[in-house]
Amino acid sequence: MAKDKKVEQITDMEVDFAQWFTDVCVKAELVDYSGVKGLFILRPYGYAIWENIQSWLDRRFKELGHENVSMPLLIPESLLQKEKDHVEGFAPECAWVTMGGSEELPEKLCIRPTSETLFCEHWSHVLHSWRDLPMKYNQWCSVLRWEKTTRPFLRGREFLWQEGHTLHATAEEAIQETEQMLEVYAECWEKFLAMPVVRGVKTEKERFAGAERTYTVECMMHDHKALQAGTSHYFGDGFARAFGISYSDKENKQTYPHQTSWGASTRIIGGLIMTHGDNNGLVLPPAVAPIQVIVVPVAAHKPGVLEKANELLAALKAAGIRARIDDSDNSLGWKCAQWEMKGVPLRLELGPRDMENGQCVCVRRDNFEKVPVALAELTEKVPELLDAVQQGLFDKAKQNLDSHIFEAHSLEEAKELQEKHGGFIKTMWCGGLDCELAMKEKAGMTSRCIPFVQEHLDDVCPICGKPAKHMIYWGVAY
RNA sequence: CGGGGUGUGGCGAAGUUUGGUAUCGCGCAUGGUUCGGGACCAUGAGGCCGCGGGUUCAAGUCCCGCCACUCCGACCA
Repeated sequence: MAKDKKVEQITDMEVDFAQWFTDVCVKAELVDYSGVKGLFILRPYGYAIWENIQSWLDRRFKELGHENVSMPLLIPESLLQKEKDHVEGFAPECAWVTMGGSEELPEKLCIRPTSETLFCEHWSHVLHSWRDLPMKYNQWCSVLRWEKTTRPFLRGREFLWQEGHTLHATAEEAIQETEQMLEVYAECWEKFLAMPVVRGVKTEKERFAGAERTYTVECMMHDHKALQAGTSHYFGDGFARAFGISYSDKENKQTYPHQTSWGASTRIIGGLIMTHGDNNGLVLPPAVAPIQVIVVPVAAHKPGVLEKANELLAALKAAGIRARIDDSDNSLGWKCAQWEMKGVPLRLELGPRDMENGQCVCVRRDNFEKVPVALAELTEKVPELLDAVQQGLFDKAKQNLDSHIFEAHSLEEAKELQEKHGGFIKTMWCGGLDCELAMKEKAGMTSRCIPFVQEHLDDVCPICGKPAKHMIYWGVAY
């Protein structure tokens, strides 16, 4: 089909992946640029996706006993500086408020890049007894990090996220929390967003500033680059000591609690786009899609068509399906292209011929398969089709992930594999920073994670030849 | 922050070399004909030419500065 490429065209991802991504973001009406670099407008359709992710996670967080709070936007400089590693990690990208009205402030205030310090300060006031533990807080907010280069969803200076912060009596309990929350992300991405993940631990180099251990879920994009899709940190009692957070334990001894934090951001929407999208635009898994079914009446001027289409719409809605009708007077082709671009999982066409046959035609966004559905079975079949699309997208993404994990036994081989195929390159690793730096220097890859699921590939680290401690995944990351 | 590219109605561009009345396509509005994969006709609205200086009788065009977007690096979710 020779398409009119004049206006609503999306660059093919094979031609220019980055441009394809930007095109999808803009043309599917997810974002718009604002007047300030790195600050993006989430349009209704884009925000609706975030709201769906948000409500899935929020419900799960609450099921697990977390409470939502709201912390201030601004952090006094002195507070930010209390934990040394943390401030060193974030100082380079802080933005500061220095004026109040026309007066210069006595102390400059950092616009939060993350809220650990605020939570710590607060906890130092309110934690008194072992009976107060655990404290499991979460907040939904936006944060600001003065990035050099920015892209919609993937790297904004301001971005929406959630940050969970918890305090526990023991290290074991805190570590369990950290692992549990990582699993919540993994479950949400895999089940809800149909994005398969690799779960693992970050190396010391890639660890969050101030953390003792950082867990991560890593996803693979269409272009075989990696996306860190959610992280969960165990802090030990380092922050508690730095901020003077202590409590009386059962023996009335002043004790420092163990702390965690974990976060996921709108960046995951960038991941969603780059995992499922195609050259026709966005492709959304039904679970997260703001519109799951778009009803398109064909030849809507013919008697009865529009009425019947609205009837179907009402039936779908009554069955709990997020459905909408496109009764605009645009041509059929235009409508098809438009809703494909916006990634709606299922298009339901109903025309006079269908009505004669007592059916409609469902078209799957993931594979364009056309499925005739008897009107009498509509509310049974549509959910089945939506499930099939969800599963189809996951399977395709899993296939992309599995077929792009390669094993290497030397730095040279790792480099070649990365250049040739992209993806994750797995090798053994001695645990040394020098080898990590060498991989970055010579092969352009960073360590993605030390996967929970380990394999024994060699006895020694292929980079330095010393005894190997772990199997590790390398990749080029967003 | 270093290097490249780009900024002209909502979108995509021509015009810049050689200064001289703001152009085209799409979209948008109204009316009509259409309608099973990006339809067509007619009429119409819409522009501080990214921003600020400068040169000139005259600047979208030349000069200086700045900003934004974008790509490639370094930094990062």
